[in-house]
Amino acid sequence: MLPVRKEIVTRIASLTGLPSPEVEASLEIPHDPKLGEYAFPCFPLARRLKKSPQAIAAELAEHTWVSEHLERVESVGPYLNFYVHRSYLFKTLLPQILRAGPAYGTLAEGEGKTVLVDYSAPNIAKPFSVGHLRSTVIGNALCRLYRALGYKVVGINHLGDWGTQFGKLIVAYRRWGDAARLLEEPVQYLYQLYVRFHQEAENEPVLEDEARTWFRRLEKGDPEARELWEHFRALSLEDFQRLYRYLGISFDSYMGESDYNDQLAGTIELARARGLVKESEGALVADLEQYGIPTCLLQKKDGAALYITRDLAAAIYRYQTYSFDRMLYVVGAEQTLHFQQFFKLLELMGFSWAENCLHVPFGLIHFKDGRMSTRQGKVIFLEEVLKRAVELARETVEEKNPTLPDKDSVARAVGLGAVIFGDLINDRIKDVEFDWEKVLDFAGETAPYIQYSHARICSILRRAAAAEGASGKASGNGEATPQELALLGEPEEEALVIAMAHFSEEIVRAVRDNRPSYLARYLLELARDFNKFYHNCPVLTAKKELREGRLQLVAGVRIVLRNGLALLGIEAPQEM
RNA sequence: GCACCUGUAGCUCAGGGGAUAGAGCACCGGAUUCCUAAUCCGGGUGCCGCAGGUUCAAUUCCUGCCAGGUGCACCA
Repeated sequence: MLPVRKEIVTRIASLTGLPSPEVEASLEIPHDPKLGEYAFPCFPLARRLKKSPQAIAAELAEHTWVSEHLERVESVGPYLNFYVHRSYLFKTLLPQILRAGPAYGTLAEGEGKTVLVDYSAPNIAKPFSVGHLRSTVIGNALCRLYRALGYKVVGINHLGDWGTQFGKLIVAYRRWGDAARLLEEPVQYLYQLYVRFHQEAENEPVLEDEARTWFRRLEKGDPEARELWEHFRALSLEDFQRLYRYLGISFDSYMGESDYNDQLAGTIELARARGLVKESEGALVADLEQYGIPTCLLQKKDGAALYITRDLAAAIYRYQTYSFDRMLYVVGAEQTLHFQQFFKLLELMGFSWAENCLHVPFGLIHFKDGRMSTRQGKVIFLEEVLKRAVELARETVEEKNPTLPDKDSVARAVGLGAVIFGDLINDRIKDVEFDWEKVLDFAGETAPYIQYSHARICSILRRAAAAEGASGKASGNGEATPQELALLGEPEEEALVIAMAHFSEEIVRAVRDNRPSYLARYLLELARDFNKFYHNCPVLTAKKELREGRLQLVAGVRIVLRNGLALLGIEAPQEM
């Protein structure tokens, strides 16, 4: 409903003399539909005009507001409430939604701008746990949301394919490794070796030294170390890509930590040239105390670079390559300090674009009795979660809809949807307690609830099309006439068209705060509105003219639900 | 010790400085000769952690305190 919103903002600004952005910021959507579709609180004007907000609202309401969009404007106490023409919503906007189809909700406000999204970034040789799911799912949703606003988006998977853990893996593999088992399930097996290393290292501390030695050999290009590393990396990457394909996620770049090895020395020189580097206990550090940030380590005393140096090198490379307007790092909140140090260093190194780099943090996933730990083997593997969710969905489909064709792909969409949505529904900053019952719940505030609403609409439209033949409107031939649309007006119908009208505003809001949860909540509400409509307003058995109108209405809802779920990386099956 | 995040219904959580603080789960009851009951309807709850402050207005912003989580030099 952006044209309406703009019209209201412009009018209020010119009538009151308030700057548009200020009006825009205070314009709200009332909680009660009786109070209109938009509301403007007049309190801020009271002091300036030396009148009561009630009087100001009353005066503003006297102006001529009626337009193509606005039916009436009323003052209720200190508020100015805006009522959008029902005929505009039903007869103009609804057909627009149907014509736009998959494009409905998209905008062009990001046209010409490039956004980089760094997300997922699993560690080679460490299996995907439910902890990695958050970055992956949030990052993927953000990519899609930015694209919907017209931004050019580059999704980057900054693979954790370098670091001392490879020394450990090499040691473990040389001691206890089995080539055949490695080929069978690479990531799982490497992970077992990794856990075993930490167990054995408790009694045999020499292992740690050995691991450091092997990592140093790897860094120097030792052929044996190099060969093992490449082997581990290639096998793991294949494993990950299988998982991404399953989730329907793809990246524009897989450049990982190891790809910046030859730029690390230069990066440190760049920092040194700015006087940011000093030696301390044999290591290289950057002192940021004067900015209220703890000193950070750039290079270990053994000469090995640390990940902040890799991040610096990668950021510089990325700016040279993409000249991005914004770069997001979808990384856990426990790394907040790292990003403070990292961004401050970029700024001090003279890169003005550092201010366009943003850490998008999210909370930890933990168990009732404490946090997950890769080293201790206290994790839940994502594959297991997905498998169980899809299995349960499969059983549910079998029970509820035994004649459904292609049950497997429906079960996959529903099971994965439940897991993905469960991760996006809440504010990302909050910690999450992992709970099987909740993950495997398909009722209430879940993706299956939304998918079910969508499937019901599909079912209505399918039956309508079958009843009227292939030339009918429900088959996509022609639109309902204005006369037919004019019959819409039940409260349930109004709620739907109003909710649909707000779709792109929600996308804008989600992008503004990098919070996909806004969109997830919105879709839940739309689905709830639809289910109410479904129970109170029969479509197929309604009189012909009303039926045509309602068919168009639910076709619109279908578009918004489907487009919205797609933005979250969730499929909407036709039946379930 | 210092820094950051979180504290709202029994539980999990929404809540854009503004109108009467809302959902889901759980619990109880009801709805299917009718478009998929993965649905809908009804039933009831709140010192919005505590104390100050800013403001015409604070669950929302600021400060302090309390509780939980996370981080703070050779992991990422």
